[in-house]
Amino acid sequence: MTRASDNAYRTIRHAVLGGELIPGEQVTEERLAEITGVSRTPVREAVRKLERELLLVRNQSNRIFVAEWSGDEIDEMFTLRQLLEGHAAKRAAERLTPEQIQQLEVVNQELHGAVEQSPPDIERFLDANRQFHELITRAARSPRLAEFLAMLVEQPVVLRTARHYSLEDLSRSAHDHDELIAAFKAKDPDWARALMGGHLRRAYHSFVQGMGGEQ
Amino acid sequence: MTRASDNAYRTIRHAVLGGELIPGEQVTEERLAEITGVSRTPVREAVRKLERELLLVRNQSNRIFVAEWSGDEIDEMFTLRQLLEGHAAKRAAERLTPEQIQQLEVVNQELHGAVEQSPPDIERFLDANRQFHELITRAARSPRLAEFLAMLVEQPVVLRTARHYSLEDLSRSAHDHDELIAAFKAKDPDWARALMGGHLRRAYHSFVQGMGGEQ
DNA sequence: AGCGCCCATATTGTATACAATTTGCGACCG
DNA sequence: CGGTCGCAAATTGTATACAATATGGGCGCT
Repeated sequence: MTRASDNAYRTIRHAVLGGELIPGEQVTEERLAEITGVSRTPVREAVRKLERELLLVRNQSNRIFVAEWSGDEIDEMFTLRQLLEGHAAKRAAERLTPEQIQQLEVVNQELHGAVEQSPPDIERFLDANRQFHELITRAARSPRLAEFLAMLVEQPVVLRTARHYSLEDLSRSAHDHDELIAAFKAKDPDWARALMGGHLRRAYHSFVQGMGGEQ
Repeated sequence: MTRASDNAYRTIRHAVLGGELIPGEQVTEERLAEITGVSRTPVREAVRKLERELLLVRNQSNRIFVAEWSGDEIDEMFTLRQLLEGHAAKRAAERLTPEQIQQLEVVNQELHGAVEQSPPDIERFLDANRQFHELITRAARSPRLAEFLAMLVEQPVVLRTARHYSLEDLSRSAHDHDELIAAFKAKDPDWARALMGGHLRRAYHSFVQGMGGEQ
């Protein structure tokens, strides 16, 4: 994707994730063109991409709206992610090189650092966490799987609520990652998959709890 | 999607599946515009959609080509489909209404009919088969899952080679469907998932065999 | 007052012209 | 003869004007 449409994509995405565009709100191509500073043509490309990622949706007559997420949809998203990322962990366990495992350790050091400082640095945590999962996805060497996961992770609900994670949630996450690395070193695909499944499933429950009445 | 870009999408898709556009060949937007009889603007939308379905791909400088499928990619596709459609079957087993089960039986009658006539009617078989799997996907009530599966099934390789299925392959498929219906009637999610997994895995092997040296 | 029809307006879809980028060829130099 | 530099052609990207379509509200009819 090229400069204008790529910028538009990033700007709109940022606006949705940052809450400047609120769920349920209608957004016209023209308004998005104003926000992004490019013409409607690249905006349309960006919108199509964001539709694919389910940040934007269309009504029956093709008008564009910021997506709203129901509890069921969040559940569905976590379930699919568990299924697919568990599969990714399994494949990664069969394919990770020693260098890649070392990269995981480095990233996980960073994640531990973010959790253990006081107060914990959520942004730093999220960044390290993302890198960790991306490394695993890449190591799985399955482009379509990677694409599907890209559509599932870093969705707005996840990002908006990560800030509610408790210190214990963060510590558990860091510990899960330690265990995952152990499974990778042991080259045990089933162990890796089981750990990843549990890791994501717990994340889901922390998430639901953290949300409380919000949204 | 609206008329022009939708027509373009269907026309290009048809050309790729029908072999008029051959794998590896470069296609320019302009040429596609000629073929489809619309301007480049809707062609671009259609191309983006076909990229998403992996029928078209771009090189590093955004030129468009008809996708080629390697053995590894076909394997990957079947594996993901097994994972996701197994999950769909499990969910369907928990949710199918008696009416929906009856619909499955009707469609499967049709499929049996296509297999047992002489010679077997492949088109009729494929159509009934598609309907059968779609009913299950719909019954799973998971829109994202349905979307992912839509990206995986009916890919060109599958369509092009279904014609090579042997009579035995077809009979096995029909029989698998019978068993799936039994699992649904028993409301046994694990059974349904296991059957669907085996069904698709065997389809993969029939497929690899049927291909032989082709492609 | 309620209902439905119709038109003004808002919004998305398409065509076309032009801009930016990439490619491939050919001339020029070592 | 080989390479590399640059320019023309091919291709994709963007802006803009116009076309098609959907929506909502007002007006008249009953």
